[in-house]
Amino acid sequence: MADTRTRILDVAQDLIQRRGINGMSFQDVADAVGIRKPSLYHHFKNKDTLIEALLERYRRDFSAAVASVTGGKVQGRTKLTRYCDLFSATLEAGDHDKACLCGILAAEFLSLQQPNVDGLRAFYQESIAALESIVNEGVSDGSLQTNLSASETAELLLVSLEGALLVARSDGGPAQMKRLIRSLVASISS
Amino acid sequence: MADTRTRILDVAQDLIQRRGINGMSFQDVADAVGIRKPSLYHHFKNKDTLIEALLERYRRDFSAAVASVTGGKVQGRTKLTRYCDLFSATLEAGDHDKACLCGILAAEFLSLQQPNVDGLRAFYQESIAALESIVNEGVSDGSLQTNLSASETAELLLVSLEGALLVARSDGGPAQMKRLIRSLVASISS
DNA sequence: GTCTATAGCGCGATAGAC
DNA sequence: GTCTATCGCGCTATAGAC
Repeated sequence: MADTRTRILDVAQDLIQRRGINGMSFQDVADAVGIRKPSLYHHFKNKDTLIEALLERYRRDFSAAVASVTGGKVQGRTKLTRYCDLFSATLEAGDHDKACLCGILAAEFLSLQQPNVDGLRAFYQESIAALESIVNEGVSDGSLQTNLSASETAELLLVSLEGALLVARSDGGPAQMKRLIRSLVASISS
Repeated sequence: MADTRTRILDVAQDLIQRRGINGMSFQDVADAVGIRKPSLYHHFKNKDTLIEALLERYRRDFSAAVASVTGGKVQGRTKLTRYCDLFSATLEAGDHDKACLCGILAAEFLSLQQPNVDGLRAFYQESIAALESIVNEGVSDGSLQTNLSASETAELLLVSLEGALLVARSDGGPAQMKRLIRSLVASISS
């Protein structure tokens, strides 16, 4: 069993990805962890610092996942598909009701404290940078093509994935998400 | 001055597009309208029926705006740009902090009652249908091209616009939104 | 590190007068 | 159609014992 702090983060992240920041309460978290509400304050000063820790961990974990997906010696197009599958995996988990943490935070942007605004923007920048590398590789190896710059393409890919996850969760589910990713990759395939 | 019911809807929509459903309270609405909180219940039975009325009106208004944009005898690509500009206009209004109502509702999907789930899905279906017509026109008149079907392209355009609006509101603002739309239109231009 | 108890507030919603 | 008053609840957060 993981330590209490980690379990709190796990539960809080799950709740926010499903219900949002304003839909998640310390009572919900305490219940799911199996401790009393005031005990949470021993691990995190308040709700905003919990989200801060969550965002840091999320960025770290996501970067590691991206690295493992983009590391091998495969075509750029394959890497892009694997990258996109990180997003669809979120929706396929559990009850198919989880979105990207940062997509949720974007929707609740005006509820965010400054450190979390910065963390959210850093996530976008890191994601776009990773996608830009993938696009560049794909164009070089001939598996991808675009009439835009790599950075414009990367930016467009990220917002498309974020939008796709939110819409698919509300409507067509994992099947729609998979279809959207297929379309997205096909739209820049050579 | 519009009637009270209309003013309540105006204020509630503005608040939800900025703060979300769970970030908007009847107290906020009453304050902005200039009446007392219990007076709201004369016009709407509860919060969920207010959102229901809001969603109905939003779909009607959006359809009218789309019709006025797609009505003329111009190229498909021009119509697509004008359609996309409906989304960027949302971000450009006021303090640049408003997102698409339905993008916000998608993020708070698990807080929605069934009638509002249906209304949200209807918005997506109507939007995708409108985009599909535009894409078909553009392909016919030679101003747009895609290696996907018109319906796949339309679906992809919608989620890209929804994602773009949420990300641009959090990060790059109207300038990023405009750039994303330019990229989006360029990516399927002939 | 976790607990009981509680402060203090804002929420959605209702009763009933005018 | 709007008001005053209020109920009951859930929230974030703190005090202080163990």
